[in-house]
Parts: sequence; structure tokens; C-alpha cells
Amino acid sequence: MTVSIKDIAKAAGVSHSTVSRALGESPLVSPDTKDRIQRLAREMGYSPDAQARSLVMGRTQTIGIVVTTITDPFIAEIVQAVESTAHDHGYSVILASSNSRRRREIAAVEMLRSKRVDAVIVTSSRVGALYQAHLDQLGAPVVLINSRSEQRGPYTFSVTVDNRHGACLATGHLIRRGHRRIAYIAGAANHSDDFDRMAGYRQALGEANIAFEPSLVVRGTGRVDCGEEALTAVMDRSDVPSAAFCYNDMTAIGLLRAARTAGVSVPRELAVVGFDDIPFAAYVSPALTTIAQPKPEMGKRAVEMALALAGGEVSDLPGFTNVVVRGRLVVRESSGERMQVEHQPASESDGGGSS
Amino acid sequence: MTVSIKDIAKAAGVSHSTVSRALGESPLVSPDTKDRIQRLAREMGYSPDAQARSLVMGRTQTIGIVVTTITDPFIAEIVQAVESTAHDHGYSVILASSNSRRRREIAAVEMLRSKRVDAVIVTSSRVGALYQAHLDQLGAPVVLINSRSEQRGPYTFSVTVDNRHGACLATGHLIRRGHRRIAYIAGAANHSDDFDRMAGYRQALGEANIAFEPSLVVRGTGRVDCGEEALTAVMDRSDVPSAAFCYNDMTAIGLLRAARTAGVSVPRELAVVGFDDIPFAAYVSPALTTIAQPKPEMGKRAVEMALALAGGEVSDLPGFTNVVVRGRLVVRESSGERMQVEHQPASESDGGGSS
DNA sequence: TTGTAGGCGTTATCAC
DNA sequence: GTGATAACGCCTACAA
Repeated sequence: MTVSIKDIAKAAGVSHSTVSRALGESPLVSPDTKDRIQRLAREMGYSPDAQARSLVMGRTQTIGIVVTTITDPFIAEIVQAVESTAHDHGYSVILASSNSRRRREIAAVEMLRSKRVDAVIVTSSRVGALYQAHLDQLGAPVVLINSRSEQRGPYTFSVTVDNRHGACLATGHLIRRGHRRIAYIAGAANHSDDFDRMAGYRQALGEANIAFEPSLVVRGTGRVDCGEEALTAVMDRSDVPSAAFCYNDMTAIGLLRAARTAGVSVPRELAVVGFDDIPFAAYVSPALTTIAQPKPEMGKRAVEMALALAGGEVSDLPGFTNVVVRGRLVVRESSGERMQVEHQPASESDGGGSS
Repeated sequence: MTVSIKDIAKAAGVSHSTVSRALGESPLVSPDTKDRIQRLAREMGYSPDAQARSLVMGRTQTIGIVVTTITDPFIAEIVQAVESTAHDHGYSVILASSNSRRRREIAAVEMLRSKRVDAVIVTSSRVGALYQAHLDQLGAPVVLINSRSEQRGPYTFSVTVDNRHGACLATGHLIRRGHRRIAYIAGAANHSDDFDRMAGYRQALGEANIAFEPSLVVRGTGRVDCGEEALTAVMDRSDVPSAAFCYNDMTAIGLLRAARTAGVSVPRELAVVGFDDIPFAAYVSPALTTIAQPKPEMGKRAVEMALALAGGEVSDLPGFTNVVVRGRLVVRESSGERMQVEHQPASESDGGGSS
């Protein structure tokens, strides 16, 4: 039997409206009854019912976050930032993971709608047309992190990392280290992140007047288990490349592991660069050179954007529908002997609108 | 303007109760009006308001999970399992992370109470007396995963790994590999997990008639950054140990990294064994020998227990207040050259009650 | 088979 | 200052 304001009212000999006011720090209560009621509430172990409140207020002080899997360390870091800044704004977060299954993702959105969340954040997902329809019906603003919708809806906004820029940074680094034959270990096909990173890879090659060779692009999965396949695809050829830029750190780590078992020396025989800078990138051997995404900032920006859009208490609305932040190159061991760090400030560049 | 059952009622020319019944698959509606209403609901884009429903039903179909940080890969795997099986039972989960700050943890419990979650799961936390008081007030059942409360409340249950058994397994493995001087790199002081693992370590030593030497126990933090300190503490002595059993994988990985920079060869000069089997344990170099906790099972058991306690739809109540599962030894490279796997089935042993 | 009325725990708008 | 009263959206006796 949870105690309600009515119970307190009874105990205090006042009406429930007075209790509501007293608890809500309303100025229209006499100081002493306010004190008395607040003390009573504490003694009786009162806890306000958020649902009842939301029902009348029209806002739940809750945001939803849908992820593929929280098990991905990259996503975990973003979720951490999201939860943290949501908390700072008095919001709580409902977590839904889809395991990359379309049905689960739609179910998640459906569930978040029923729960009447004030906003939802979607991370690392490819948003198809079908899914988008559900998002539009949501009624709540949606902000995508590192995701792209095939068809932009009226309610979607996003914060993304500049994939092209990061890939260009990574590939350029390899080129400056003297590599000319550089493979690209791609992620899942048709993923826009992958598309943009490949574009950056090609751009860097172009700027160095190195011809792009399609056969140096090998399709991976974005998961650690594609390392072996990728390695053989890269090394079993007459003109073996001397370096590989990987779609992400997981791929790179898989490649590293495969290289170790296959006796391929990294970075001597094959230099490797990843993308993401997941926590473990620094602890694999050799430590992974990679592009660091400003994950905490991305999570923070996403919820602030979401709350602003939801008409929350965040002061100023962002003037753009798409916030793009830049990653920075973190040089470690996997790309060569000399230790050095080329620092690219993680500043952002808000592109005015996107689509 | 979200559409409610009243809107549908108006459009269908019936009362809202009829709509409610039709949508709830009640048998007391004529098939054709039911069809008509359901179609109408779909067309109008109706989404039931979970809060309003919970308000009258008395259950929110929501569980809360409070973690220290979702960034810890071990916790992430548990949360993944929790979210997944919660979903399978029609529940959604609110995530709250405390960053190990007591105030945040209490705030989280407070918030979950207001949100009227049907149960809460707490993972990897030390539950102090103060905190326990809040948990007791919760009104909802609490199940702890790998946590121990200093003072058992009426509403707390738990699923834990058999730390002593696991540590014994790990240390025994090292002993069978011929090591006699084995260090223990501990976790945070006063943590019960640490306490139990140390007990297992001592037990294994005792069974092999090796005297326990207090100076071989070095206090760590449980985080990866204590590697350097631990290494020097272990190696800067006349009688250097030949092996180290670490409180957890993060500690072990920190140690591995420190060893690499310090030029200490693993496993030749120092064999290392961890605990947890986080995803990356297999990818560090040398790959880490460790004790694998059955995380998916633990998460699953925890929510099933929680839902059963909450009077949910889970069939049979577990007969015990504390489910304890056993880990298994996973032999990789960091504990010696010979590759072999000693397999200990991840069966459970429900201890009858615990405290 | 359907409609009416009441209530879940709040906040808000009135009067007094 | 304080107390009725009416929502919010839903479910569920009870009555018709």
C-alpha cells in the first residue's frame, strides 16, 4: 500500500489539493502547514507517482534510447553519456536494444510510444522507410546518432561524426608514413557510415595522387569475427598492400588477431588503423592507431537537442537539424614505430541542415 | 494530439468501454464491432497510453536496472541479457547508472520508485546500510547481481557467481602449471567479491600445501589503470612470484599492458589469470586465461526471479533467495604455453538461502 | 452485447 | 490560504 497525497491529506486534516501544493513548493500555502505536510510526507514515506503526474502534465520526464546492442563498447559509451546528461536534466531513460533485428527495432519504438517518452534517441542504426514511418508516428522528436535515415521524416534530427573527414585523416596518416598500397576493410554493405568512410579513404588517396584500386577494398562485417577472412583476402595476392584502414576498431582488432595467428607482423608487414577508439583499442597489442569519436560529447549533444526539441528546459534551440562533430587521429603502435600524435581538435562544425 | 479510446469511441459511435474491451481482446464484444473498432484504431494511429493503464492496473510492466557504469563490458553483457529477457516477458527497462557515487545510486532508486517499476535489478554494487533502507522502501522486489548487501533487507534476493569456487579454479590451474609463488592482485578493499576471490585463492593454496603469504597480496582498484602499480609491487622484490591471479580481467589487462611496457614476458616470466571473461579477454596479447562468468544466464535468472517475485507471469517461483552459478576456467595464452581447456560445466548450484 | 459510473494519483482552475 | 471539482486515459464492476 503506497501512500498517496490523499492519505497525507487525511492524516494532516487538510484537502489533497493543499498537500499537492505544499509538496510542489507552491507559494499559496502557509509556511507552517507546508512544513507540517512535508514532514508528514517524509514520515509516511511518501513517493510521488510519476505516472499520475505525467498523465496530467503531459510529459513523462523520460527519454528512450534504442541501440543495436549495448554490448558494443562504442555504443555503451554513448549510452553512458546519454544517461548521464539525461539525469542531469531530471530525465530518466528507457533502454531498448534491437540486436539489429528490424522487428525488434519497430517493437521498441512502439513500446516507447506507449510509454509516452518525451523524446527518443536512436544510435548506430540504419533507418529504413518502414521504420521511419513508425518514428514519424511517435509524436516525440527523434534524434539519430551516427545513423542515417533513407528518407528523412519531419521529426528526425541527428548528430553524426564526420566519417569522411575521419577516414581521410586515417588514410592520410598512413600515406604520410610512406604507404602507397592501402587496403580498406569495409563494414556491412550499404551502411552509410561505411560509405562515407570509404569516400574519405578515396579522397585521401586522390589527394596523394594514388590510384584507387577496387580490389583493395574487402567487404567485412563490422564485427571482430571477420578478421581472418579479411586478412587472407588482403594477403593472398601478388601485390600485397602494406597497410589497411579498417571500417572500425572491432574489425581492426579482428585483423590484428588474425595477423598474430598467421604470423604477419604488425605494423612491420602490415600497418593497421581503425575507427572509433573504443576503450580497448589502447590495450590490444600492438596498440591500435585509430580515429577517436567524441562519444561523450555526441551523447550529450543528442539529449540536449532532444530535450530542446521536446520543449524541455534546455535554453536555446540548436539552429541546425544535423550536428556533425569531428573525430581526431590517435596514433599508437599499429601504424608504425615512431610514436607521435597528430592532434586534430575535436571541435564541431555544424553543417547548416543536412539532407 | 494523440488519439485516445474516447476518440475512437466517438468515431465508431460506441462508448469508450466498448472500445476498451474490443482492444483488450475481451470476449464480451460482438466480433464485428470488435473488428470495426480494431480497424478504426489502426487507421487513426491509436497507441495505448501505458501510464494510464498502469495507473489503474497497478503494474507498470517496467523494471529498473541500476549499474555502476554501462561502460564496463561485464556489466554491459548482463544488461544486454536483462533487457532481452525482460522484453521477452513484455517488460521494458529503465537504466540508471551511478558511476559508483552513493548519491547517484540513491537518487536512482528514488527515481525508480517514483516511476513505480515492478522490480529492480542492481548489479555489481556494494549495498550499504543507508542504501538498503531506500531499497526496502521501494515496495518492489530487488534482486542483486553479484552484489552483497551489508545488511539483508526483507525484499532483497540475489544471483551471484561462486567467487570462491572460481578463484579456486584459477589458482589451482596456476598451481598445476607448476607455480608455487602466486600473487593476488586484489580489487577495491572491502568489496565482498574481492573478499571471496581471495578466499578461493587461499583455499587453493592451502589444498596444495602452499603457505599463504600476505605480502603477495597487492591491493588494486579493479580498473585497468592499476596495472603499473601492481606490476612494480609484484616484481620489485627479492622473491619475485612467477604468477599472478587478478581480481578481474580489467586488472589483468592492466597488468599485461604494464608488463609489456616494462619488458616482463608473459607468461614466461609471469603467468597471469583474470576473472570475468569480458569479451576482449580473448583479444589481448597474450590472450587472457580467465574465469568465465555465465553472464547471459545470470541476467536471465535475475529478471525471471524479479518478475516471479513481482507476481508476474513467470510460472514457478524459485525456491531460494540466492541463486549461485558457477563460472568455468577458460585457458588461453597468458597462463602458459600448452593450449588446453579444462572445462567445468557452467551448471549452477542453488545454495539454500544465503545470508 | 453494450453503456454508465467510478476510480487510479496527480495537477489545475475555480470559488470561498 | 484552502477546499471542492474537473480533468488526464484507461479499466472494470454494475446496470441495462
